[in-house]
Amino acid sequence: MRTPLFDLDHTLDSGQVFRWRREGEWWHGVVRGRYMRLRQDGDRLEVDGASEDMVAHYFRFDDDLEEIYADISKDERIASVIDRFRGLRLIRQDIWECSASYILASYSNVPRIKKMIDSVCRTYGQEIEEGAFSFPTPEEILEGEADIACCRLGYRADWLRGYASMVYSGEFDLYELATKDYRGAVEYLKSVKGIGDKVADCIALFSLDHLEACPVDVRIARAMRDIYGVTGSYNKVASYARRHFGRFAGYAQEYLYIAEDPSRKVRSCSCTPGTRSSGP
DNA sequence: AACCAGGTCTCGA
DNA sequence: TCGAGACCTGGT
Repeated sequence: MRTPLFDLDHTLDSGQVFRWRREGEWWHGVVRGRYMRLRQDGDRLEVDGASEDMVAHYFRFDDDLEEIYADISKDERIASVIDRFRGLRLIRQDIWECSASYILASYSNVPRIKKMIDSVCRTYGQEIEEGAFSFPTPEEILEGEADIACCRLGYRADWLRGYASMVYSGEFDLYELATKDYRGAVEYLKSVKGIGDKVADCIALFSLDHLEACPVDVRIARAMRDIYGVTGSYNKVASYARRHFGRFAGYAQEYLYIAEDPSRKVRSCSCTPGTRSSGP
């Protein structure tokens, strides 16, 4: 299919989704229980295992990226980051998978998050293709309670089971969640053990279409301090970012996040002599 | 080998 | 309402 402005590598490598892996030029993943493969060549996207409509919805091709860039380019710094990662799009994730995944993501790092989620899928999900598992439903997680230890989730295991139980019983209603506005959704989400300000913002942004949500993790906090001189409590920094970047603040956040990736970070003048602190 | 990570919880002021 | 500590585990 032909795509609007889009960069598949930047999008799948930006740390918003955890279940894609690259093999050669193909990306492999499971979305809403379907195994799919993707390959990009210029503005052509080769899709295997899903309809074009589904792909367009998933990658938010309905977002006008140029309009969003124009809107969030409030200063030179963000403009240059956008320029570096042009085509990166937010992804429209499934609400249950996204929320459960970000509960596991707390106080960890992307490689480990991927492993935890992979092992949860292997332990509780269905094998839909050889080696490819679906993300388990709340019921599937509750059924195999005894196996949780082998997923190495640490203290997040109780949060995940508790959340699965709330969703399964109907105490927490994902359909009701989807009808709420940004503030209401965040407030509702925070009633779940394991979901605080940051995870609630991730869920709002990545699965509830609240593009003004601006999750502030360590990287974003660092960027906001270094670039804008903003520090302090979560809500102080996040609300500053929402005011500064406007209604698409979540997009600005994702570009700053990928730019702060330590493995991509351009090293500034480490070759300058005389600054090493070699021992006596 | 320390330090750190897509933070949250609890508790005390 | 806010700040301080504790916290499973594994990556770097």
